[in-house]
Amino acid sequence: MPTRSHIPRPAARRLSLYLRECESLLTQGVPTASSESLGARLGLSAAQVRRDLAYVAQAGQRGVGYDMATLVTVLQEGFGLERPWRAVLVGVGNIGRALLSYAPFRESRVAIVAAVDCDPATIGSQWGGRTVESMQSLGEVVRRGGIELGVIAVPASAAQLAADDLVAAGVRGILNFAPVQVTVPEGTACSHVDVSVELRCLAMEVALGGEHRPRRGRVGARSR
Amino acid sequence: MPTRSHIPRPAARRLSLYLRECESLLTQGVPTASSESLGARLGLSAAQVRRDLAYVAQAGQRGVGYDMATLVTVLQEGFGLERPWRAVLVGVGNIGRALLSYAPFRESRVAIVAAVDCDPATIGSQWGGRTVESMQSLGEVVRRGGIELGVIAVPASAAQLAADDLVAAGVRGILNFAPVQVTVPEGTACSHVDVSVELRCLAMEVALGGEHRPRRGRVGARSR
DNA sequence: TTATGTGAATATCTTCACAGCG
DNA sequence: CGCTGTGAAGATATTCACATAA
Repeated sequence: MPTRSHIPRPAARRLSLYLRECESLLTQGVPTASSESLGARLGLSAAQVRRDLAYVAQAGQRGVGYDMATLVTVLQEGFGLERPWRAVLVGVGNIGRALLSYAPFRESRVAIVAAVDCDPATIGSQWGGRTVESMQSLGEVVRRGGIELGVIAVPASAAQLAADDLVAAGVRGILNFAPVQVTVPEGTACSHVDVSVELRCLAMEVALGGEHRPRRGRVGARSR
Repeated sequence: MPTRSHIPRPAARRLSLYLRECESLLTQGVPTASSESLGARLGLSAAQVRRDLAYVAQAGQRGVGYDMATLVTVLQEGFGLERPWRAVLVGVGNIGRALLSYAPFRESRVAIVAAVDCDPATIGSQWGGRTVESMQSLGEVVRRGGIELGVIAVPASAAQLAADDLVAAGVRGILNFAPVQVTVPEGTACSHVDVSVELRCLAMEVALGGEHRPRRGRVGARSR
C-alpha cells in the first residue's frame, strides 16, 4: 500500500474528515461516492478531494467514484487506526468532565480511558465510567493502561507541569486544551485546541466582513 | 491605522496568540519584547513573528523590540476587539455547560451571554449566571441581546438545524463544535472545532513517528 | 461517457538575508 | 550595535485541465 510518506499537513487533517464522512455514508448504505459529491458534503473542491485521496491510495474507480468500504479501510490504516489508541485526561474540571462524558471518547478507536486530577475532592469521583485517580499515580496509570496519548484540561498556569508529567510518564502525544503554549521535547507530538482563539478569530472574520477572500475549507489545530 | 486588507489566514490565527501573549506579558509588567523572545514563547521563528506583526502595524522599535501596550491595542483593533462581542450558545449538553462555565467566556471581550436548548428539562436552568431559554426564543434572545455570534454545541444530527436557526436569527458568525460540516449562506462566517479530529490527527502523527518534517507551530480551525 | 489521477500552472505561506532606523 | 521591516527566494498547497481507465 503506497501510503506516501509526505502527506501535506492540511491534507492530513482533511483526510480525517473524509474518514468520518465515508464512515457515515457507509452506515447509511451508500456504497460509492464521487470526489464531486464528497467535496460538496465537506465544502471542498472536487480537485482537492481527488488530490488528497490520491495521497493515501488509488482507491477510486474511474467512471464510478470511490468505494466507501475500501476508502474507510485505507484511511483508517493511513491514520494508524487499525489498532485502538488510549488516552489519559489530566484535569477533571468543566472541560475535562465534558470530554469524559463525550460519547465518541468512550468507545471509539481513540478513547479516553483514564483521568487524573490533583484536587482531593475530585479524586475518586466517576465520570462516564472512569474513576478519577490522583495526579501522583499518573505514571502508573499510563503504564498499567498501555496509554500513549495525554489530554490536558487544566488551567493555563498548570498546563506546562501537566505536560512535563505526561512526558515523564511516557506519553507520546499530547492534546492541550489550556490557553497557553506548552513545550515538549523533540519526539513528542503536541497539538493545541484553543477555544478562545477560535471565537476571537471568528469575531475578526465577521468584523472584517466578507473582504477576506472566500477560500474553501480548513480544519485545525497547531502542533510541532 | 494601516491594518492591511489581506492578512494571510494562518497569520491571522497567530495574531490571536500574539495578543494573548502580549496581554500576559503586560500584566507581568514586561514593557517590551523582541520578535525573538515572542517567537520563543510561542514556538515560532523570529522572522515569522516580525512578518506577522508587520501585517497589522509598525508597532516595533528598531533596536528595542515591540512595546507591549501598543501592540495589545493595535492587535485588539485589528481583531475588531475594541468593542465587545456577544455570542449565544445553542445546546446546553456536556460541552455547552463546559463552555458556559469557562471563565474567559463570561467576562472577556467576546463572551457567551445567553444559551438556548430544546430540552424542557434544561430550559430554565442556570449555568455560570445565564439562564437557559427555549430554542423557540432564539430569535428574540439574539435581538434583545444584540448578539452577533452563535456557538453550536448540539449533537451532530441537529447541528445543521441549529445553524439555520442561528442564521435566521441574524447571527453573523458561527462556531461549530458538532462533528459535522454545516452549511451557511454566503456572508455568514463559520468555523469548526472538532475534538475528535484533533485526537485522531494526534494519533496519526504519533503513528507516523517523527518522520513528519518538524515545521514550526500552527493553530487552527476550519472556516469559509 | 463518466470520473479518477496527475503534470503543470498558480496561489499562498515561510524563511532568508540584509538594508536601514534608533 | 541590536532589532525591525521587507524584498526576494524558497517551500507548500491548491487549482486547472486533460490524458487515461473502466
